[in-house]
Amino acid sequence: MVARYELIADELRGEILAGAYPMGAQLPSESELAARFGAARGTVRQAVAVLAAEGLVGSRQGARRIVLGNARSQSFAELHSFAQWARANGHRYGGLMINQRRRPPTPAEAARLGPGEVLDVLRVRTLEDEPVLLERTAYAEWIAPVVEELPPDCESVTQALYDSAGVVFAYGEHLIDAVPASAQDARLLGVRRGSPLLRQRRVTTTHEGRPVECSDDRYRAGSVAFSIRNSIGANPLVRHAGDLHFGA
Amino acid sequence: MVARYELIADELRGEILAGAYPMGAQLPSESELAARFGAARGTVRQAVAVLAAEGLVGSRQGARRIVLGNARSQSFAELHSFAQWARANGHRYGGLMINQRRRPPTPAEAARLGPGEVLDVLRVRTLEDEPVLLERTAYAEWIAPVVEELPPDCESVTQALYDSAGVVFAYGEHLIDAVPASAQDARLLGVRRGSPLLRQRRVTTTHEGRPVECSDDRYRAGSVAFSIRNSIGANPLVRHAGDLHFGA
DNA sequence: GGTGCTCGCTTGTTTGTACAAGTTCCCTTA
DNA sequence: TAAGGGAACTTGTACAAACAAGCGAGCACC
Repeated sequence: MVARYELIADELRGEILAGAYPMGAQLPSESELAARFGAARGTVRQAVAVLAAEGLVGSRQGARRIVLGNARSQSFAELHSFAQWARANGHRYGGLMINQRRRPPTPAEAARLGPGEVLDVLRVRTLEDEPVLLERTAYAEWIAPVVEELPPDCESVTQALYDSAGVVFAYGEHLIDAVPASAQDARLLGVRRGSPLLRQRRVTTTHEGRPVECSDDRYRAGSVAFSIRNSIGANPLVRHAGDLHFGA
Repeated sequence: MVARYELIADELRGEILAGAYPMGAQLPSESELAARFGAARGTVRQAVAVLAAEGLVGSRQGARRIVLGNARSQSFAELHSFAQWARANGHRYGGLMINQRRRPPTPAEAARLGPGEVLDVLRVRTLEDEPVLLERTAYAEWIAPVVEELPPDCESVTQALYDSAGVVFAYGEHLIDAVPASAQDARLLGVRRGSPLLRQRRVTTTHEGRPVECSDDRYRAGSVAFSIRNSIGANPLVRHAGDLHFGA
């Protein structure tokens, strides 16, 4: 069952992306939209709130909503899963497990995943047949047996975990910064040691709040960028000073 | 006039941050909260939606809301203004204008700011007396006269533009990636050439959608990290392949 | 003992109404 | 001509009511 406001949001989004409303143009008023879709104003409000959250439109009390952009932003899954992102964007992609072993957690990992042993997995991901991403992931003990059963060239771990164990990634926290390539990074990504890498450290939990994984992903410079749209009303991206947040 | 749902959100946020609800705990139901605050369920819903957007709580249909974290996230202004961010976080900070000149816009800038000349400003920002950030900002022609009047050691450009011209930054788009330091970057930030920098390219507009500036900010590695919390319901951060999005 | 089902609780969606607050534009007035 | 004052319009907030959909616990049954 798809909600009505989602359908309305989809239709409006489609029109915006198709260019029916050029950038800076005004959207019809809520009343007009309500009449057009035969829905209550509250429902239309929810629909445009979706578009505002996506950064497509802006709103101010008293004035009509304006169109801010015409590029679509991706889904949650595409931020957590390299494979789902690459597929949705029409890229050729692959992956290979390099190394996998159980070990005791670091203090930082224990704080996030719990006290048990972690499963440490090192994977290389390719985009257009070029290695672009190095994933160093620590899986919580409860999910480790499932991960160990995956084939080394598993294309989408997220998908595989859902298929075989019903695990859904629902919440995540991400820290993004830049680091120089270590010797191992350099060898596996085919860059010089010390060259810039875009690092994304993340912790992922299920919808019950149970921690699943804790990962350190490093992208080759120039291969990938993160994008965010925000407005004065709400913004989720935050700066942190130094390394004080994630521990060693 | 502060909205009721904001007050309720503030109170609940305060309790969460104070540790009244430990991580993973359940929040009271909407009905209970409605009774407690003497408000309608819809109003309470708006309040908890605020907390959910901040990543503090998660919700699933059928189950009570759970507490996901207990750290506050910052405001929009703190993402756009280095000074406001640094001040809010209790850092010692400063800034110095290195260079400022008018020039014709690049094609990418013309597409974002309009066809007029741009004011190109190069600034160095310091944190705890160390240079950590290099800002290369192109201001749109309509705001250039105001920017030119600012003192070279202006601490907060955002604040100054608001005070002297009433300009409010309301919407922004940001692209984050990693680049090697150029010769100029290296000299001004005191790092080796080619060492990793965290780059944030952004376009900012007023609440009417009028573009104000277009900037290329480079942070020294290790000095600053960006953080984001997201959930399966909504996430604003997106990956982009290569440099295809911002132009040269 | 374990499996499956039902029932109550909780969140999600939708409609309707009313008023508050801010914007835009026109029209009056000095 | 320029400043000021509305009036109409539009978004924001709040309340009330009803039903849909998902979750979890407890119960009955095998």
